[in-house]
Amino acid sequence: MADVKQGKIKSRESKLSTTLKDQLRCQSCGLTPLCLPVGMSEAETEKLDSIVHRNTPFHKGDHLFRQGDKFKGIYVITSGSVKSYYINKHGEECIVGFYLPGELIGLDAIHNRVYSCSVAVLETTSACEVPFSQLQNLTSEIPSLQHQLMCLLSKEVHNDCEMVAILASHSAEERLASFLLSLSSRYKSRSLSALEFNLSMSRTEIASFLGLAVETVSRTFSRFQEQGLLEVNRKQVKLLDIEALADLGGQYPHELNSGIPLNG
Amino acid sequence: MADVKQGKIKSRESKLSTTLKDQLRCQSCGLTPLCLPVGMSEAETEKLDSIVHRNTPFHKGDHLFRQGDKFKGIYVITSGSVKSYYINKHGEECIVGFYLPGELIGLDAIHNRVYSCSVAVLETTSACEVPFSQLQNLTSEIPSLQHQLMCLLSKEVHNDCEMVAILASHSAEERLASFLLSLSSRYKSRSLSALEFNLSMSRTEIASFLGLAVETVSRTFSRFQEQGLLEVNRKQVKLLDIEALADLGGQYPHELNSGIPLNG
DNA sequence: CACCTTATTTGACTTAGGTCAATAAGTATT
DNA sequence: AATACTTATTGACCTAAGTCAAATAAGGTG
Repeated sequence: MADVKQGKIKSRESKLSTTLKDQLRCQSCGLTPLCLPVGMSEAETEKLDSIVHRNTPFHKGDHLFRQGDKFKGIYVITSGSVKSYYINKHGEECIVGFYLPGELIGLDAIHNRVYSCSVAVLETTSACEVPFSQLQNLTSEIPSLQHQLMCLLSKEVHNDCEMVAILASHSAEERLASFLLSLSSRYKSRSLSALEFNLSMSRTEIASFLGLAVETVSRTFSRFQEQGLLEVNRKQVKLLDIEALADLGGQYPHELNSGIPLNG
Repeated sequence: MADVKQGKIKSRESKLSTTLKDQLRCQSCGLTPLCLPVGMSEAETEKLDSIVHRNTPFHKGDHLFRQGDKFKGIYVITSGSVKSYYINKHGEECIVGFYLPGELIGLDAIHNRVYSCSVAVLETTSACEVPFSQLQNLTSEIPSLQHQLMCLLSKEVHNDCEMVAILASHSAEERLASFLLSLSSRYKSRSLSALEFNLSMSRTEIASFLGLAVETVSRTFSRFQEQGLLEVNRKQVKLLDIEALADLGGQYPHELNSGIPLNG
């Protein structure tokens, strides 16, 4: 629904109506508690807001950037979702991550100033672009911005470790269960339903991410449904037995962190 | 040999001889180009040095910290190596990473102030402990410290993405080849031999990390040896055909970064 | 609406890698 | 040095998941 509304924005940033533009400022953004402005004053948030670029929404298949591109800045998804992937030497697409609203993209490119993956949008998606050099200038002025950026980097490291743990824990059921639970908890922390959501990625994309064959993903979905763990119809998923799914997948011990405010 | 020398240090920090103590300062540490002081002046490095704790060397099986412990600070290995792991609900040890000299540990704990994994040393190991609150104070004073910390966090994100890619690329050969190449390039950037090194971890630990069975790791080593790709005898490894190993394992496109100075 | 294309599901068969078991090679202990 | 203990290797067998192929379901298009 948000997409429909945003679909009307066909023109560039400068042509946006002032009311819409107001909705798109950091100060009034619903994602603020997950994003960079955590802990910042009104005035500081305004400063941050002033360096952010908000482009026309991207459409399915559009790219935020491509692997090898010079690093310009980080992106924050505000609506929609994207995949991060690279092409291996066999020409296959390997998906390294999916990003939802409030999540930062491009953090891995800070240290060598080159994006190491391509990022393509999975559905109509809006994103804020934060030019890194300007962001860095601001961090020296605004200590809580520096702190929050570090926290978000740390959280990303944490998530990636979690993913390593999931992928190393062999079975297809464990992987898919963990994947669904991860999505669920991420939706939840965005005040969306933790139990019922739409997958924006295809089975093939899930398979690539989890290191499985498409058919295995499909079969595992079916098996979960037979077992009454969930209902699935194409992209629509309804989790029926979170407990059982957690028993399958939740191996990594960091339920520790979920729910704890980032700025502790 | 380094271990033997350090083995003599039986007393606490305060009792170290002044010459030894000098060798252990950031200003004279050989790992500086990989570590936090990158880009810092002599005076700034001295400030950093003054907050660093250097404990008696740890011995095999000792822990730097355990999962669930309150986050105190980050550690930098100066010699030896460690594993980071957690215990899953079946009571099995799941290894999430290995760390070599110059690598930072505990970065994933910044955001929620709790270590999410345990870290145990694999051989006699020295590490610097950098208390985080003090480090944070210093970052506001020293811009290049802030920058380098961010770069190291970013690099960690990058490495973890790489690991996700490796684990998702199914085959045992690909995984082991990638693992060996990763070690090789890390040794290389520490001015150690990229072709001949000792594994400080057991086959079981490699298996856990790569999401394989021990037997598979062992068999894959044997197969690589039969194919003339390497020579292996227990912990000793000599890579004979890096090219061929890279063909097997090197799927992720970030040879981009290796060799590029961190502060670019 | 009929047609085409693409995504998903399901079945049949194959295989990489897991499991179990035995052996061998180191390590540590007395 | 003899013992027990641990770690690594190798073989035999089995199973989870991959591959190939076909059927079904959605979506998109003229």
